[in-house]
Parts: sequence; structure tokens; C-alpha cells
Amino acid sequence: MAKELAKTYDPHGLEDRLYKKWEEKKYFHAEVDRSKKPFTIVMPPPNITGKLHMGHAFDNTMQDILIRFKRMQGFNALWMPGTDHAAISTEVRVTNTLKEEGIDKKELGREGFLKRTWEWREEYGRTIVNQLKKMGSSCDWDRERFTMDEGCSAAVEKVFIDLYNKGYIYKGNRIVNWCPTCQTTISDAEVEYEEQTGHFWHIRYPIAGTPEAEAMLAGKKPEDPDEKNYVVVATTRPETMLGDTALAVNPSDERYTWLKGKNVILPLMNKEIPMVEDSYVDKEFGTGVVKITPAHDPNDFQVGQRHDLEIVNVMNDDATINEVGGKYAGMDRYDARKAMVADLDALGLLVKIEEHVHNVGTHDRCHCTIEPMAKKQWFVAMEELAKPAIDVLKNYRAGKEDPHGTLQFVPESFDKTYLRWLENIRDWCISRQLWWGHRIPAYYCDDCGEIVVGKEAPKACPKCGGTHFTQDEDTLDTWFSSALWPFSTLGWPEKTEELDYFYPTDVLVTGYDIIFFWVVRMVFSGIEHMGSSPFHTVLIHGLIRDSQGRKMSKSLGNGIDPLEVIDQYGADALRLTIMTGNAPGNDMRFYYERVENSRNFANKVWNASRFLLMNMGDADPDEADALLHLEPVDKWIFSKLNDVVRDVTDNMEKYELGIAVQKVYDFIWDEFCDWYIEMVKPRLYNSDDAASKNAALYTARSVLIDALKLLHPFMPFVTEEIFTTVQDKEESIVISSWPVYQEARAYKKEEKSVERIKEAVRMIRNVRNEMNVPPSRKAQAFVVTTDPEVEAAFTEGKLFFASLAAASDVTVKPDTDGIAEDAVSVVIEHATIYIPFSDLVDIEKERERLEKEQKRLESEIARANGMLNNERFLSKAPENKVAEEKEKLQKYTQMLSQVKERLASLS
RNA sequence: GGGAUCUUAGCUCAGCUGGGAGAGCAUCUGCCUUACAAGCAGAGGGUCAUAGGUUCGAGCCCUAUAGGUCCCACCA
Repeated sequence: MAKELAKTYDPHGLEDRLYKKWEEKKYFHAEVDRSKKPFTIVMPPPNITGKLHMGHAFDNTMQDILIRFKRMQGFNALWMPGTDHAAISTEVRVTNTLKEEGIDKKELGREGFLKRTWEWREEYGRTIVNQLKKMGSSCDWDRERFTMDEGCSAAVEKVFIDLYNKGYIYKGNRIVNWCPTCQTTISDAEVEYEEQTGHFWHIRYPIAGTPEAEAMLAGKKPEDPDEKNYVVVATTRPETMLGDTALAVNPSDERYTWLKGKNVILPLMNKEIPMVEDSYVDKEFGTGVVKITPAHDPNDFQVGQRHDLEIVNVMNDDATINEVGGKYAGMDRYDARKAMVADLDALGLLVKIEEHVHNVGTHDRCHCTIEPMAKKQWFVAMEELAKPAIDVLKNYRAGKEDPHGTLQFVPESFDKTYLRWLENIRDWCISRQLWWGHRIPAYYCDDCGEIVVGKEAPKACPKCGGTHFTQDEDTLDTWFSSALWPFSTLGWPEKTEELDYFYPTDVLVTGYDIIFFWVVRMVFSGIEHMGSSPFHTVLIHGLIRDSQGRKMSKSLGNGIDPLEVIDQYGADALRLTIMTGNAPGNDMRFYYERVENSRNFANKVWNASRFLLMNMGDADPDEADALLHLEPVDKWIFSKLNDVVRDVTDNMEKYELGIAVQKVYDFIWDEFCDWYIEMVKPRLYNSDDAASKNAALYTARSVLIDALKLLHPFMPFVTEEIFTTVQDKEESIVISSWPVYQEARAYKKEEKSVERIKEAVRMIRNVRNEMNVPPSRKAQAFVVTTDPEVEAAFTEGKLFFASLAAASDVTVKPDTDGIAEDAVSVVIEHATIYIPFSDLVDIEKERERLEKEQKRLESEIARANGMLNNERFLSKAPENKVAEEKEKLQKYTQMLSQVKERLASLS
């Protein structure tokens, strides 16, 4: 055992070396093994549009921690990695890259473009995988998938065909969100609303048959217009009036009953359109009259459906006015708006312009203003699919069985976000006018236009017998394929062993910003196609912000590259940083100071281990002998370790990773390094007692190893390096077993020895802080040193340790003869200082403490008594609760009598 | 308009089912002590947003108020 750790902790090189070892040993690979319970996480597939950012680092660190924890607990842990084709983002990026090369996408053609994009995918997919490895992610790389690989594509095809055959997928002419820049439809979830200050144009629509209408038709401004011959409409988007097919008022609006049945002339188009009545119109808002443009507004579309109005689309795909717009045809929507407002003004039809703040839908990728347009697209009918996805969560929370498994969000508050979205869900537009993606498996008969959905074009048209077909040009929304990720990656639609064994997966880790896009869709897809929710827990995390609390974004340039942090401080430090001081679902700020602190912690662990190795030398502590010679301080640290094992495990199970790691951190730094090691030094340095030394080494190593295990999920590299150095029985901490609470290590029967160390720690603190030394205590301290210089310093009164002098009478000795056995020792500077335990007790402080404790116990007892005398409590509370109270009462009563005894003994 | 969430030390934040007010950073003091100056030993600093309530006991539960953040929503 003559291994050594390098003098200073340096993550460089070490991390890559260890990851390589883990990969070679296939620790991360999981095979179906019916003798073990599976624990599965599917990685949210990163987009192939770029490199990993801090959000990915956060997300993947959390997943890795859970996976490593479960793997150590003996589960067959599978972390399924992969990447997403990210249809629209990738297509935009590749198109722009081509543009820079002077290549036009359309010239390249569909085939050429796809070829280019696959090359892009190869390159970026590789980058992402390398970055995940840098982070230490323990994914099963043998199973890596891609949303457009063969298997996933087969899954997409089958789902589309199945849903079509079941009637969930339909093609319809409905309002969709059209992005004029990207030239494709987008789903509701991809629309971001931005508050913008726009204008409210009040426009006169002349009533048909009036002189004012005649004047307008003649292109003139009436000399003396009669206001009663107009209807005034307020609009924020005048350009859409080209497509107006009616005006609407609320049927109960008495101001406008006289308009009933009349027609108005649509200005600029000079077309007669009807007045309709619809309760959708808000009497209080605007003028109480609404222009109805069914082709360019979702509400108007519905009004149009109710009143059987014509749908007139006035725009081209690039948001210029189409041929319907007459003189405005070809103009951009905003240019047309200006021109039209000017023309309306010229005709005396513009009443006024108001400032108006409203929400404008923009595309979340390009931030271009969305144009709602009626288009013939493919949709998924959501209502029926959403129901079981709602029930599975509600039933779980209500403690009821659900045929589709269980589902919960951590933290629970995100339940509501999920439910609200599903309860108000609208049909999902899934067709995209893109090339990069899964092409829709629908074929149109060239002769009669009949739609046939299937894996390939049919031999003959079922309607007309035609034999020529054209496949739908469109592709599917990216999320259509990601929705299948939890089972498509396990081999579905094939009936694989993997699917049977690993599905449903266990936990999904993701940010709150992606619940609508992905989580919701995975849940209903899992239920629909697999019969159960794809995971039982969704662990939600927040965003990583910059040090000023701003979102990290490319445009602000405030993003921090996780790889840069790793280069500088190591992946362990980065991982620890993003896991500390954060509760589930909360955002966090990123500071380099915090990374430094994390790195310092790694260094601390490193050095504590070096200390152990230096003192252990070639020896291998003997367990049997050590257990016979454990000293109070050994028992104390074992019992502390035991507590920490229990606390950390509990918190990990509850997904309270931040609390869990904090406990490990405190245990290692405060209890193990600052106290245990310090207190054990005399036994290692200058003890002739070999048994005691052996016990100390045994304890230190055992505790260190378990602490390393607790820390390993958070800091995999440094813990592995140390683990393989301080012991040689096991080859890797990755596959070592998670520590468990051991009754034998609790040392409850010997509480006194454990208590004594606690007391010593408390008192030494007091001794060290001379300001806090009360006159009521004078400790007799023995300084044991053979260093003449030190001896002189003490005897001459020039003490290194001033505080001790103030507190105590100091005797300098070369050995420990005559010092009470219960003396507490502490190594300070070049000497060991022993203070008899009895001297450490500060009577006043002790009394204060005991009185406080007495008060607390009395109130506890009063509470327990109260509850146990309360009939309502006894009759309604569950039995274990009552038993718990009784137990508490007994325990506290006992403690109280002890406290009273000690109080009495003080005086 | 609906919902969620936050307000704790100078800063950034933990505090999980009610019982000790905490961490990191910053500040101040003393230390290069044979694991560690990426360190050690200490100190100062908080009416836990405000006001009520429940409780033997409230940072935590309830009600209201103020302020902040986020999400959702079709008000033309």
C-alpha cells in the first residue's frame, strides 16, 4: 500500500484519464438483468445546433448524480443518451451557413440540403458527446440515439399512422401560427408573447346604401358626412381588413341594435360585408364593433365558422400582401399598413389613432412577429389524449390507483403548470414546411387528390384507382419525435427486452421552460402508445443566470461556457458549484467565486487523504484489532458518519440534492478534517500505543472511504482518484456500494463518549476564543512538547496561543504522565495541549445550557401531554402518530430527569 | 385577467413534515503550525418584507398588505 497522491490537487489530465478508464471498463453500460431492479433516466436530447451551455451542465449533472447514486445502491442503472435533430433550429443554422458560402438552399434542392445537414449533424453530435464526457456524465454510450436515426424514425412513422387511423390526426384548414421569416408553421408552445406599444386605429366603415358609402365607392371624401352612416371599428392591424368578411357586435349591445341586418362597405376593397351578432364581442372594449377577419385571427376564425363567413387570406407566406389586396399586392405587411392608413385618411375614414399596449406573438427562435393565418395543415386532436395524462397526475396526488402508472413533479408546484396547460390544450399543429425532419407519411393521389396515409405510397388509389402518388412535402414538428423518446430509444415499435425491462423509466430531469414542449407530450404519448406514463417523477430545475441575475444569452454575450470552467477548475468543481445552495426548481446565479470554493473543497479532500496516506505508510490497518481499541473520538466520528450517511441518503431519495451535498461537505470539512483529524494527531505523531494508532488509522480510512462514496455522485473524478489510492480491494468507486446506516456504528449505548467529544469541541472553541472565556472557568492545561523552543515560549509567557493563557494555568511537560485520562487533546502549533475534561466545563455556561434544555423539554412534554389528552387527536390521528407521541413523551421525560440531575450536581 | 414563486447577514442564497437562525463570498483580528495559505484559529454583522391570527412554541402554517420575478390567457 505504498501508493501516493500528488502533492497538489490538479484536475487536469486526471479527469480525462479516469473517464477513459470508466469507458473501457464499461461501467456505464447496462444490459437487461432480471436479477436486478432497473433505474432508468432518458437524457433530454441536446439539440445538434451548437455546443453545450450552462443549462445542459446543470441538467446533466443532476441526472448523473441520480444515476451514480442508484448505480451504487445496486440498481441496474441506465442513462440513455442521445441528440435531437432540432428541426427548425438546425435548418435555420444550416441555411445561414450555406448563405455565407453563397449557396441558396433552394438551388441545392431537398436531397442536397439534407446531405449537408447530415454532415452538420455528424460534426455537432460528436462535439456534444465529447462535452458530456468532459462533464463526467455516466451515460451508456453504446446505446446512444438520435431522433432521426432509423429506429426513432420508424417509431415516428408508426405513431403518425396509428394516430391517423384512430382519428387523432387530421388535416384541416385552420388558423396556424405562421412565421414569415422561417416560412413555416409553428406550434402554440413556440409562440412567445411580447408586450409592445402599438396603435389602435379607429376606422369608419360606411353603411351600405348611404351617401357616404356612395362617396367612398367613388373614391371621394364626403363633404359633410353623417356620423350615423358609419360604423367605427378599432383595430391594431389595419392591413388585415383586406380580408374582412363581416363586422360583429354583441347581440346584447343596445347601442347597435339598429345595425342589425344591415351591410357595410369594406373600405379600400369596396366590398359589401354583413353585420353579424356574436357574444364573443366585448361591449366594453374599443368601440364595441369588431372587424371579422377569419383568415388572420383565431377568434375571428371561430366567429366565421359560427356565421358561415368566407375565409379570405390576404397574405403570402413571406407576409407580403397577396393578389387579393389589389393595389397593395406585393407590399410588406407593415408597408401595406402605412399605405392603407394613409388612403383611409384621404377618404376621411380615419377617426383617430390611439396608443395601445398589447401582446404580440413572436417566434421563440427568430423573434419575428407571428402572422396568424388560415392554412391547411396536419393537426393532432388533443382533447382525448390529454385526459389520461391529467388523470395520472391527479390520481397520484389523491393517492388513487391509476391504470397508467404514476406521475409527480418535484417540486410539487409544477403540477399546476402541467395541469393548466393540459386542461386548456388546443389541437397541435404538427406539420412544418421544412426539409430537415421526419417527412409526413401521407401520399396524395395525383389524379383525384385522395390522401392515403401509410409507410409507403399505395399501389393504387382506393378512390379512383390512380397509380401515381406524391408524398406530402412537409415534415413533422421536432417535438413529435421527442415525445416518443422514452420508448423509441428502447427499441419501440419492436418488442424488445429493453423496452419490457427498462420502461417505464424512472426520473425525467428537465428545466421548467420545457414542460409544455416536451414533458406533456411525452406523458400522453407514453400513455397512448405504451399504456403508461413514461416516468414516475419529473425533477424540475431552474435556470442558471449570470452573476447579476440575468438570463445567459447569446445576444447579451454573458453566457459562461461550462467547458471553460472545466478547463480552469475541473469538472468536479463545476458540478459541485451548480449543485450547492440551490433548491429544486429555483434559478441560480453563477459566480466564479463559488467555483473557486468548490475547487478548494476538492483540494481539501485531497489533502485530508494525503494526510492519511502519509501516516498510514505501508501499513494496512487491522480491523479486528482496531474495533477493540476504538477511542471516544473514533466512536464519535463513526456516529457522525452514520448520521450523515442516513441524512444524505434520505435527501437523495427526496431529490434534495443541494441539501445532500451540503451535508457531505460539512461533514468532511468541519467534522472530519477540522475536528477528527486534529484530535487524532497526537496518536499518530507521537504515540507509542500501536493499538491506538491502528484504531485511529482504521477509523480515519473507513470514514474517509464512506465519505468519498457519499461525495462521489457529485464529484466523481476526485473521489475515484482518492478511492483507488487509499484502498486496493475494489477497483473503482463507480461500482462500489453506497454506504448504509449501521446500528453498530451509532454508538448509542456509549453516548457518553460521543457526548464527551461534543462537549470537548464546544469547550475547545471557548478556550480558543479568549474573549469568550468566562472568569468562572480556569482550565488546567498541559502542554506536551519536546521542542525546547516551544517550551521556552510557553514558560517565558510568550505564548503562541494567547487565548489559552488567559484561560488557564499552563504546565509545560515533555510527556503525558500524570495527565488525567479523560483529557481532551488538541494540537496547536508545535505542541499538544491537553485539557482535563472536568476542567473544561464552564459552570455558568453549562447551567445556562441545561436550563435552556430543561425549558425546551418541558414544553415538549406539555405538548405531547396535550396531544395525548386530546380526544380528537386520539380518535382521528393515525396510530403510528399516536405511538410516536407516546414515544416522544417517554423519551423527553427521561431526558428531563437527566437534565435535572446534572443541574443539581452543578451546584 | 388567472396562476406560480420570492422577500432571511453587506452580496448571492440554503433552511426538506413547526422546537439550534445558517453557508459561501465580503469585512476585521491573529497565524507560512511537518495534510492543506486553494489553508488554520477567531470576531463582527440579521425585529427572517409589514400587520394580524393559530400554537406551549412560527423563518416555516392561516389571513391581509406592500414590493419583486416568472408562466399562462383570444380582448379586436
